[in-house]
Amino acid sequence: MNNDQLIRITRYYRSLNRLKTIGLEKVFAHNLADAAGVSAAIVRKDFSQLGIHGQKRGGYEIHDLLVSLGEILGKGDSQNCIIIGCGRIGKALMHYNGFEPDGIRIVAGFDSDPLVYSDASHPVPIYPISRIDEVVEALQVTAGIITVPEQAASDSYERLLKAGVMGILNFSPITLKPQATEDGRMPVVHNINIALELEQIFYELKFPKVK
Amino acid sequence: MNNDQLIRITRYYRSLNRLKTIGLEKVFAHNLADAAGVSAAIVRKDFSQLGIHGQKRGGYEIHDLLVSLGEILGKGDSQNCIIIGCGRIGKALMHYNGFEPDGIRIVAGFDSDPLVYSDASHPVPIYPISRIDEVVEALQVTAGIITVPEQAASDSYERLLKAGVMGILNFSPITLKPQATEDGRMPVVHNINIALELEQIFYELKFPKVK
DNA sequence: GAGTTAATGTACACTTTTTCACATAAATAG
DNA sequence: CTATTTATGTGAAAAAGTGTACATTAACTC
Repeated sequence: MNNDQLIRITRYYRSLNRLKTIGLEKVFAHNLADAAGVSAAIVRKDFSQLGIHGQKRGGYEIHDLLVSLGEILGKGDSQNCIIIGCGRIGKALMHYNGFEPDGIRIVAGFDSDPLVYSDASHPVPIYPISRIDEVVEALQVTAGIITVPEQAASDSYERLLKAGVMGILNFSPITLKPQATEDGRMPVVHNINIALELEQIFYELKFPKVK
Repeated sequence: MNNDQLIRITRYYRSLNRLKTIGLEKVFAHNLADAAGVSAAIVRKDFSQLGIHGQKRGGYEIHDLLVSLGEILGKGDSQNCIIIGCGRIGKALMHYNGFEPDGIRIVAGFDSDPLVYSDASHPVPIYPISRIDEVVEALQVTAGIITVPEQAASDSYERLLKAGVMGILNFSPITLKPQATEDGRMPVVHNINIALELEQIFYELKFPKVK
């Protein structure tokens, strides 16, 4: 499966959940395409490639789709996540309640500052970064979110990999690159650079696409 | 200029700034490719298309590149930004100091809660959402960051457009779609969905690319 | 139950993006 | 000064992705 397709599938999944809560039971490729911001042809092609079949003229059963896509996306597996760097952004993410519907759980935070990790007034326990290995093992952590300052990003990244956390969501302005670990595993890294996003927006405003 | 290329250019710009602070003066397409995570051929092709020329065997002058790319990216223009929704994430972004090096300024926040907007202990003033039009005009705001709960996202979006803010960075889980305004202008919308990013990471971990 | 309509499924054409390959120019070495 | 090395610049090929068109099937209509 390619990357763009994966993005689309997570979008479909999300949109389908919305449609379901509204009370719909069936959906047409065209509707889903609108909701996910793609063309209807691509929706059909995606499903076709994934072995998902609808009913001619009847569209697709939302429930079936959610099950199929859910399996593909690995719903039901443990999706435990830790936060490295409990500054403002890290704490904000800890309190964020948009993860649960997707089965993602923030199970712990880490910080280098004793004042932070000895403070118990957080939704999840915060540990000193030195304890990362044991916590990762004990809580079956599979992904980590990096919300540390720029200069600490590489170190956090290495510690995560060393602790066996192969999924990384990086909010620091450094672009972290996936590199195979000693045991040959390849981490999955997504970099979100907020300043960069804004820059792109300003550019696109300045030079609108004429299309 | 296409979208992927724009992303690459902002990456080049950022990487070049780093290389410059290290003390380098020249850079080869190959180095920059590594730093930006693309292939060397694509770096050369990008520059070629942008009319940027290096020296055969000598690579590219970092300073010249930064000037050229800076012009393309519109550095030097006012890049004033407001934050809609001053919850934890909104406040965290207000305190974020990674915008300044890029010339981006957060100039105001907006919230619907009187307890929030009457509190003066923030780095920038916070106004009730009803005052958005006047503030946008007075402060020459060109972009807005949406950090409100899901149910308020569409409303925030519409208010921004109505106030004339055509650049939108949306952190709410709703995917906002650009739609031409009454006066025919097309907004630029970037959606960042954190849960979705994590989901993709979990998927990629589960089914590693074999390549 | 024949005709019409509505939606899927997919082959094919088209477009965009990336890589390859190599000509070109500059610097260095002998 | 000639040969060699190194990196740019770019046309052509390859690959990837998208859209179009239409055959196919199912439901509805009369």
